[in-house]
Amino acid sequence: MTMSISNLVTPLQRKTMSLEVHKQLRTLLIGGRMMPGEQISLRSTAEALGVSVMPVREAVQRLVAEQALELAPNRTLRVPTMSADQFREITRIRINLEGLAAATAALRLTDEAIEKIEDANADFSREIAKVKPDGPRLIRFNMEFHFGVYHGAAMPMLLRMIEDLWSRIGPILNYDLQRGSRRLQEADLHNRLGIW
Amino acid sequence: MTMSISNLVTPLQRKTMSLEVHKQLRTLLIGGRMMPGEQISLRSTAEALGVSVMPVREAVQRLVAEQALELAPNRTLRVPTMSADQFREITRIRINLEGLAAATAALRLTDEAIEKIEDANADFSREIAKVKPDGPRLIRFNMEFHFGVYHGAAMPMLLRMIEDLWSRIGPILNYDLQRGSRRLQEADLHNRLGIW
DNA sequence: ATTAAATTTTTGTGATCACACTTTAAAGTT
DNA sequence: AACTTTAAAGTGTGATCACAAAAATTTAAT
Repeated sequence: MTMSISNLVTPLQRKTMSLEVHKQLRTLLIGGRMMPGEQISLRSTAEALGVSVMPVREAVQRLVAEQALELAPNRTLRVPTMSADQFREITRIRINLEGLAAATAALRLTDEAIEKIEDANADFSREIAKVKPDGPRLIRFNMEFHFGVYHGAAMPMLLRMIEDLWSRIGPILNYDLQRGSRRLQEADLHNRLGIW
Repeated sequence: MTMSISNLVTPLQRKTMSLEVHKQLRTLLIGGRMMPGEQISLRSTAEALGVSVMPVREAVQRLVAEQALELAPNRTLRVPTMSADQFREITRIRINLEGLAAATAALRLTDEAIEKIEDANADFSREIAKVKPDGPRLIRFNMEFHFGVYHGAAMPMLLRMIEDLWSRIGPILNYDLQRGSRRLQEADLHNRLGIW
């Protein structure tokens, strides 16, 4: 195995306000804190974040590229809505990509990583057993579980693509949950991971 | 089948300079007209396109989100280079996604679409049979062939993801080709499509 | 002729202004 | 009271300026 300096250091990350804004908005979306169809205003969010509109513009532009936000022809910026067909298409893509990630992770997961995943699953099960489970917490534990697995695949580009997909279905899942869906509750599928 | 107004009209597209700039840069990248590692300057490209830096900034921001361009910590903007590992990872992802697209297309392709694909393949074969095949033309015909298939899957989001992947390997393939690679020439695999 | 220091140029980033367009609120009209 | 018209406020988009940091160039020194 070749050992060079590039194996010993981790490259620095660029640090700008745009990136910070992007991260915050993305967290809101992927955590389902924004409703599908909800409108966003550049100036409002800029003011809320205490910056000028410029960083927000760039962050939004990225989110639009990731299809986590939508820029309508009337120049209104909003969280995308999704038809049933579109949701099905995303689901098919997710099955493929997340399947690939899981299969790869199965070959590469370390013991520590497995432990973290089991912890997340335990948190999840405990929360879901409550008489009145907390929606946001459920979503978070579910995320930790899934991405614990996907992270173990050691395929950073794939991970990024899966994250993008989740930021697009995040608002939908949240909307669902607020309407009283039991989608997540039926998922004790998590426990069946690794029984083979 | 439900028939509503939404089946009869196609939604308008927003038309801005940013989008136009993005399209042009993307075409350059996906067509392999920019070298990996090549540096881009906002002001230069803005001047070359006859616009201010603003539209270029937004377009670039989108391309960075698509990972078709890269913004280094030293604030330099360049076409990403790629390690062998990264190329392998992209290839695995491509096999999954393009496989999904092809499989779906196989169920949905119309006769006209099939004809177009065969035409592209014929063009490709003809070009490759020449003593001195034209690189850019080969790349174009290869693209028409592949995306003819993927388009037939009628999965617009998947198509978009595959396009993004291609815009990322475009520069690599071009670099390869200019160094005299015969990668594309060994691919008469195209003819084996649909023999089952 | 080489290296070091100083200067100029060029870079992306953030802020601000102007503009066309849309949406909302108000005023006017029948 | 219901509708139309007008005015106001808010929207994303594009251009321009200011700034710090990096890169390239020039100058100075050994």
